[in-house]
Amino acid sequence: MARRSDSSPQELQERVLAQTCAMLEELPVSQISLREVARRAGYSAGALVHSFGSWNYLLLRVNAETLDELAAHLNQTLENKPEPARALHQIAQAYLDFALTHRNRWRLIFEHKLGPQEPLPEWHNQRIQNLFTLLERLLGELKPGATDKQLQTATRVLWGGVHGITVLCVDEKLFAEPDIQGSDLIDSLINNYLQSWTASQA
Amino acid sequence: MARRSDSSPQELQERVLAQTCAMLEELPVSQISLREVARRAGYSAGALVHSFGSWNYLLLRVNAETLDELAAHLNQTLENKPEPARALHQIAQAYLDFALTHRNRWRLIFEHKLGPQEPLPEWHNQRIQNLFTLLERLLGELKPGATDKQLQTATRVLWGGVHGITVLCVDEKLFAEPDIQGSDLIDSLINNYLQSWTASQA
DNA sequence: CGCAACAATAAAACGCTGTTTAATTAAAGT
DNA sequence: ACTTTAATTAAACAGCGTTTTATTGTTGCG
Repeated sequence: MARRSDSSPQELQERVLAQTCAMLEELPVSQISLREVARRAGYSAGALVHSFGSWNYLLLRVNAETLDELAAHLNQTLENKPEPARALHQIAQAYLDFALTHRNRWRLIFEHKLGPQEPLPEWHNQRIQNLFTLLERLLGELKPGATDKQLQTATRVLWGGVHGITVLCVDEKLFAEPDIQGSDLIDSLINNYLQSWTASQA
Repeated sequence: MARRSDSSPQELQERVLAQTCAMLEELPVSQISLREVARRAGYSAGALVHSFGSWNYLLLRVNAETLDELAAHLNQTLENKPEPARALHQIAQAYLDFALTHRNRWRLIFEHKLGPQEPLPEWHNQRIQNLFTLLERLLGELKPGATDKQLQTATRVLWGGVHGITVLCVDEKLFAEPDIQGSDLIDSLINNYLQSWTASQA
């Protein structure tokens, strides 16, 4: 068969990506296969490979969409221009919130690894860089005298810390009594870390 | 064929687990298959399934071994009885060190998920609990007046934070200039967090 | 308009996977 | 010694991602 009259190539991509995302709202990626996505989207398996390059690259496109949604979700918290410390809290909480709402898609961002022959496209790393830059700017406002190295360090400590706590929440590995919630942990991290960091010399 | 004269059932398990761990020192799980492990260990694929239950459970046993090694590695840092704050630093650095030395096995601990029909054995969660308890004890010594809830919170903030930074290091997602190392981030996290936490009231 | 070139898609083949089943045989129990 | 049990293999199975082959709709050109 050849090009179908009811679908253009980019319609295929849109439908397939939407179908994959929809399935990821209910199932982890380990329980989803290219063939199953193809069946539900109404295409053959080979068509998806032809269009995306491979199942791996298809998943990478899903990750790109998720990262864009995540960035939008985080930026939304900055709309009413909160002061820097408050902004950091809100961004972190939004990060946790997004991860808990879209667990499987969020996990996919970090679990997904390309083969050695498949280079990571530049636009992917760029998306992650952008998140860092946002945080670095906020921390800079919070402590104008800080050196570049101090800013980079603090940014990565906070981002790493928030990320780690979020991982534990998503995987339900907190092993704490139920009145201890991820949001409390994030608040504690940011409050205490910033308290000491902004006070230290320089 | 029946039981082989050159191998008892537990010899099979030992050889297979050792072979799997050995391969994980060089390759990520995604590039290792039950059949390949079986080939290299000199058994049939079915024999491994019969002995371990499934490929998933085999990997779970690998994780158990890794967790034991990790616990031993961490406890080793406490042998000369350092003061609590120093102990926390050393444990965290040992955690990072272990993860970087055995990347694929360490990743497997957190990436591995059992199917819905395969319950997590109790001994597995117990192993993780033990790590928490260790940290909680140290924090308790550091701030004797702290409530249980405060201790649980701080423990999980620190563990989550160290874990998150370690993840970024292992996956090379730090996006920082090369003179910023994971160990520096961990020091910064613990120093600043503890500084403020121990000083806060109660 | 007709026809060649192209590109999108399907269908089938391939080699791999983890698991299941059947058959075989060594060890253990009596 | 004979039965039973259990470990192991080999083969069969269904599913996977990918590759190849074949078909056919679309596009562009004379």
